[in-house]
Amino acid sequence: MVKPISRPSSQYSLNALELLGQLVREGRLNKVLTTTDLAARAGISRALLQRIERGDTGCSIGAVFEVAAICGVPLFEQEQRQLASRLAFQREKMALLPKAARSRAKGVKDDF
Amino acid sequence: MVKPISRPSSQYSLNALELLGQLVREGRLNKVLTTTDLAARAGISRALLQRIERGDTGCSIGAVFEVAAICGVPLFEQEQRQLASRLAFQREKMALLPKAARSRAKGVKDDF
DNA sequence: GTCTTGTGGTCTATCAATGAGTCATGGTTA
DNA sequence: TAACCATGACTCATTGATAGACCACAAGAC
Repeated sequence: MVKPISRPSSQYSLNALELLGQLVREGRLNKVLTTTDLAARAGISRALLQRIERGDTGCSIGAVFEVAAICGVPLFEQEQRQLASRLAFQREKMALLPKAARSRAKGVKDDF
Repeated sequence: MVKPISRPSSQYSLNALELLGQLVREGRLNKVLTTTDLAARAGISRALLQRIERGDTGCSIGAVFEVAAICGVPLFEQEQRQLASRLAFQREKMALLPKAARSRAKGVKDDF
């Protein structure tokens, strides 16, 4: 009776989500942390941590990333320093892009 | 009466979140998609897409990953094929880990 | 220049996610 | 082996996120 999710997700994002959950779990076990301990450290409930490790699509990304960070799962860059500089670089890069996508696009297929 | 957020987040996860949002935006502009179009394609509202691009911590990770996938932002592996096989490998790896973390850990600092 | 339109911002009602609690199972240690 | 405890799964109340509208502004087209 648990109304499923009702939000369509591609297989790609589902796989990525499950992988992230597994990596979190792996990191947690490597640090020999119980779900209770890790949840407390991340400031979330144990139930939420379980959903994260299961790859639930409904968890808030803030909670997931926080847990991942604590477990040592590399989000983009392993080090905070590198991540910060990459973010700064990306910010500058964004400034060079057009601010808006003009509507000439309908069935755009420039994916590749 | 907007009770702020009240969920602490590390700088690392905040940066990762903002970077992800920027990458989504970059991918969207590269594909010349409007926020309205992308939101519709991802099955979310435009307001949510805006929060995602802004790096809001409260968005559901399912929505964020879905949008990222559509925009071509590599989550772990660029290709779905590679991601799936990595997930399969990770699953096997998990089977070899201890199922539970015994509580001998209190102030575990094996981070390093 | 004007006009069109994509975007950011805000607000509110609705509904799903979260936290807290419980129970059953099974892994882990003594 | 037995006892303990970490885990998974579930329910329920409450909080928070989401959708959908609005407006104002700015960017690009003409």
